[in-house]
Amino acid sequence: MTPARRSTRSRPAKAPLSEEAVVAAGLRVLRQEGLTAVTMRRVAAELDTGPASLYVYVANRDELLHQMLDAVVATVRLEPADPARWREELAATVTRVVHALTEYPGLGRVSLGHIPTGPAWLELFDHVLGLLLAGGLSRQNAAWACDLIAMHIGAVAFETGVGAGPAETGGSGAAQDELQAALDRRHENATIEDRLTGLDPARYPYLAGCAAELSAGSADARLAFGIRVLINGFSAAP
Amino acid sequence: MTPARRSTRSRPAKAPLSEEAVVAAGLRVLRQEGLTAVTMRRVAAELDTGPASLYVYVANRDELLHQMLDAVVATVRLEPADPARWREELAATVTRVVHALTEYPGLGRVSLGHIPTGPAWLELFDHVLGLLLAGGLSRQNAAWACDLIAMHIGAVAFETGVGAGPAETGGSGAAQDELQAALDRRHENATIEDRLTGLDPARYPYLAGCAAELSAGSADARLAFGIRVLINGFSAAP
DNA sequence: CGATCGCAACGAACACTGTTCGCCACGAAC
DNA sequence: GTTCGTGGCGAACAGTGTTCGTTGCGATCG
Repeated sequence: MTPARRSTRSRPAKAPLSEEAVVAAGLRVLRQEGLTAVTMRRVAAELDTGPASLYVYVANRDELLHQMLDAVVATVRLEPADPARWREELAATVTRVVHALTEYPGLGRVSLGHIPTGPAWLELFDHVLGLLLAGGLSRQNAAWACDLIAMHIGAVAFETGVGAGPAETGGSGAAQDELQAALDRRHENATIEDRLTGLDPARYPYLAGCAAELSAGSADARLAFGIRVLINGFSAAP
Repeated sequence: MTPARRSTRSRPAKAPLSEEAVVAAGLRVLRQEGLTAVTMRRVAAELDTGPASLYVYVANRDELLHQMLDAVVATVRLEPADPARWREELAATVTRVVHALTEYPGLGRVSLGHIPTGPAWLELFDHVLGLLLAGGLSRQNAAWACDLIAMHIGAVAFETGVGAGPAETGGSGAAQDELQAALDRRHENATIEDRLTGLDPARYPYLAGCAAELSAGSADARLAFGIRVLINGFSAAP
């Protein structure tokens, strides 16, 4: 390579790194080359640097993907809720989110991994929850329905993402790291409840009001709810 | 390590390798150590051999995972359909599948990747389709509902799998391989239609009858259908 | 004005991964 | 008893995420 002399000239106006720059570079790579191409090395190369430099702004690849996910969801416009038209608005919102996600093939999978807790997602959930409550659902049903919608969005985005872009399957990490990751995940799950109960009621009024309901119910109860919704929905189809 | 002498004695009755043995070993590893631990090396070690030996029976890791998935689904018992009780039977079937999948944390993600086409899944879809048709749904609605159920099963299994077992996120493969994989995937998608149209009507009566409907409709139409089902289902909740 | 300090950036390395190539040795056939 | 085919596998390749220790730049202090 050329010597490091005149480095200022060889890299004319290299923008200083930042979390936003890293996330933006990640989204650029994702859109053009698919999720498997979003490696730390590839994103770093996009920023004309080495992989180690990214770790100053992003804890790991997982966090980078979640930041990217939240950035995309943040682009979805949430119109003020009109209680009378809650069905139409809910359908439109979900459609918009799915469309936004499918523009970045593979992001759906990231959202499926664990319930997202970024600010954009919280805002989205709050909006959806408001619409569901406006529709007359009980708080418990609205909370579970919100969960169901989140899952559905992720699943649809995942599936269409596979068709539209490169495929995904790989795994990473060692067995020991994995155990640590599982522990961290549990810890994170624990803080999800805390984060829900500690929400600012001014910013997320509905979410804060349904914090208890959102984390209520066993896995089986939630599963049964989902199945009931689907079957009832089938019967009500035109 | 000890020399290779007396290898017959040090490996008393080493069962000959076979596809079933590989799949079984994979499931053993998956149940005990999670999806990220299901590496070719780990599965090979479980069989007391090297990773290269697996490729005689399995094309690659992806195919191994799908064989494992189908093997698990094959354990789900499908009771003969009673048209009058189609709702209960449908709910029970879906519940059983989800429970079977959640015993192997991470398999849900495999099923989400692309619509599974193993024999056990086909049998399951056929059964579900029969129940939906018995419920009076049109062929088109039944087909899409079947798709929706498949997605829901995968998504639920994925989400609960994350909580129950080790976490998942990694990616693998190079950019060039990826493009090739995407092409292969498209080809595979193409053959899915062919496979559906070429189904044995005696073995999969309902599936064969709805082959056209199963692959009909744009992505947006399917998305709208899913949203409509969910919203109608919410309203019909108790 | 010159020296010093802090910290972002990074080159190199580690421990993994999936997958392939080519050799080796064992069992069967002649 | 010799030869042949084939299944099994050791070693290697090209990647991956992540970390460690150094480097070099910019701002602050004497």
